[in-house]
Amino acid sequence: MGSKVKISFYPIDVDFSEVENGTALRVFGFTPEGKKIVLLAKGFKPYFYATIREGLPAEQVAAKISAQEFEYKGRKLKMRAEKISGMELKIFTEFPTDVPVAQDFIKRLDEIDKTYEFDIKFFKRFMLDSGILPFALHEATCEPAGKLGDCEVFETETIKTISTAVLAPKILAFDIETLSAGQQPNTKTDSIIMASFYGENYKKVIAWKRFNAPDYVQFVDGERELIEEFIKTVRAFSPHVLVGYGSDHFDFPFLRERAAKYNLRLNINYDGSEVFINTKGRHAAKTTGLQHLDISHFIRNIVSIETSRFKLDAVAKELIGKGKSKTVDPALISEIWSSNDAGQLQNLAEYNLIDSQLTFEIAKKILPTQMQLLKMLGLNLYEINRMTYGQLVEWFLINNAIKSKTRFPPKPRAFQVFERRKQTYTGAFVVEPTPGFYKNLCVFDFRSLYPSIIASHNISPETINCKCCRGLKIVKLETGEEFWFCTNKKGFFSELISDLIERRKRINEILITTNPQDSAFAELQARQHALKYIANSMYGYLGFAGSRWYSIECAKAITALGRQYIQDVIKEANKFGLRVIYGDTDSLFIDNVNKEQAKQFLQIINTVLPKPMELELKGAYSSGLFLERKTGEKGAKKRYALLSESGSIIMKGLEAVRGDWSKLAKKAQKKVIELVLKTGNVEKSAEFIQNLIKDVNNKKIPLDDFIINVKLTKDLRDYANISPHVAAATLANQKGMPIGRGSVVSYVVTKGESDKISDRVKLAEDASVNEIDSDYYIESQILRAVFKIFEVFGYAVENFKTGQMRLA
DNA sequence: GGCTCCCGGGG
DNA sequence: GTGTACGGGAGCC
Repeated sequence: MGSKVKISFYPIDVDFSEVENGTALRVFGFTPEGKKIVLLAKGFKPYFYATIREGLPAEQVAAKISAQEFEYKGRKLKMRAEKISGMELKIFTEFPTDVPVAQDFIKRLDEIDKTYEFDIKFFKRFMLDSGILPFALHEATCEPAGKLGDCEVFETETIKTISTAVLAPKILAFDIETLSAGQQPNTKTDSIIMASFYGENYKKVIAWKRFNAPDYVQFVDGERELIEEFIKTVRAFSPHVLVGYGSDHFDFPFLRERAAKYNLRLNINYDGSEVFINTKGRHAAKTTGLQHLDISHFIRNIVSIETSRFKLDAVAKELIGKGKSKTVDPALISEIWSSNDAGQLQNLAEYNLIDSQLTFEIAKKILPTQMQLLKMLGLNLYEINRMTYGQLVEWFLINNAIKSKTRFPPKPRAFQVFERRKQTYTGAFVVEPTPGFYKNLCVFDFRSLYPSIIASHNISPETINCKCCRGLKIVKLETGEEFWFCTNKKGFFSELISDLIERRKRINEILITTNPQDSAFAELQARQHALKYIANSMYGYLGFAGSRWYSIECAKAITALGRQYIQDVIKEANKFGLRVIYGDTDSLFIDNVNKEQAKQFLQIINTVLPKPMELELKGAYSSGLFLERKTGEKGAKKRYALLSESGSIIMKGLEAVRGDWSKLAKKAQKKVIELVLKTGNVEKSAEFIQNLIKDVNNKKIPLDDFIINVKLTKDLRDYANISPHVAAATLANQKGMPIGRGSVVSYVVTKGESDKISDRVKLAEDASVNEIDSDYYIESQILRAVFKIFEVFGYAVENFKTGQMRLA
């Protein structure tokens, strides 16, 4: 028996994992002195809840369950049931994996009514129950139990939270550069040539080719040494948070594959183990003892930004006001590397470093918000960073259910989700835009429309159509359905959302009088963002098929009230002499208006609106292009492009052209939108397209612009259909090129007899401009990328093909 | 019209 | 793993 010691520490990472003699909950962290430690938490048992049928004796049912034993996978599975209340049992199992099995057994018993809380991962259950808050000060009485990787190991029974103030984590951002022989880097054939790091007062680039370079560049002998140095750098810097941009699906998978080539272990984890890369579904790289955050997830899922693309350059420009290095074209990295040109190599090193720096600065900007979410939701930053809006609310609700000692409902089963998806309901009120070009636009929107509706009408799954308030304050739908909400009792959703709104309002009031340079400012800002994100997600969660708290009735009532409010505002706008050209849910686009008029209108409208509701000016734009909305019975998509006063273009729903299109199509779409917005003159765009078509017909376009790159996601023989890229890959194989799963095929479409494109593909390297099927590129690439825009102005694209530009 | 397959981010 | 991403568009069948 070792001696007990008391330890103060800051947790960083909690997981449930294999240890020497079985499995354990592990709490990784560091002491105030900066020592890395891991606590093995004992004495926390897996459990779930069950309610028994009315009138049955709880003790006897509990005793019966505790006496049960059944065979499962060659092992006797045991349970222990405890009476919690007259109706409720808490059922413990030996192992976490026993819970779903035991639950399945228990719910079938005659004595049991319902089961609860059986579908939450063990370490999450532990975190929420124990209240462990990463980056806050904790204390534990424990026994030393050796070493694990970089950490001292301790065994403990209980962990106590001393303070809920969270430390600012120590951040290290990283980025790698690779060669790319083909169109895209391939882990099998291309090596990693550089890696960069950026932290507080820290910058470093590792490269394995020597050139005259600034001090921050460290040279190594080769790729293997680069990877070794990469691992050493991370472990020596000892970040709490390791951030990358797109690192879940690019940097880490690439590092791992290349490390494997040299039989190296990618052991940057603080327990000495390798980075775990989940390859099922979307990739995710999980590190142990430190948090690896691919911040592109949080930007994409949670942070609302105006660029519809999530490339680092665009995101950085918007969030921190600067973009990537312009001195290097990523497509030319391989050339630069082989050129031995010191100037170019220096540029490359700087380019690599700047990517890390941008990632670091974006992380600095969003981490405070993530830390606030962490305080509200528990869990690890790893989970917080990758959450969608739905998960944000879900964990917020689960936390609050636990706090208020009510049981949270299970996730719906697949068939329930399927059934729910079949049900549709009337969504928001939409003023369909007349497609066209508009000038001097102002965008107005309701501040938190749905949250304030939920709060002010007490909307919640348990308050809707309650028995006690039938007939009071009815919301009536066009279908005749009627909804009302309890006036006697506050609902679970509405009470929580009222609190979120109230807290956010108070913070915003303080923010107004706080100096932005003040250290408190950033934290308050982060807090109000966290509150906003959660409040804004609550409505969607009620109508989301995968929701634990699904209530289509609530969702119906909320949208009905929303329609009422926006229609009222539109009426007021018309009275004021303003024309709404487009409106959706909570926002209105008005053209031919200056900011002065806009402000006057706001003042009038906000005195008329009922209390929590408020209309705001969201933005002003010099021009806008509205397209026909894509129609479909579900979720008509908005499509428009705006030109901001600063000259940047904002696009919504226009990104039809993606990576698997030719450059030709991408260029065409970009140019047309730009020309229309900046000149307002569609003739110019039409001329541009006609010239482009002429150039295609006259073979004046380089072959490069015709190439289509598509990745093979499986082995060739596994394809059911011979799609163009599969046909192209087959051609490559016939030539003896090793193209298989994971490689990118580059092909062009050539002229030929067959109707099928797949019969007419040719490998890009074997094709010439003369063979190009101009018709395919004109119709299926250029015109398909731009016809929506021309339709708006009454041009029929058929006319373009014959070279005559005419109105339809 | 249904099914299959790819995209995103990264170099 | 106290389990399974997602929605949209193009081309094949």
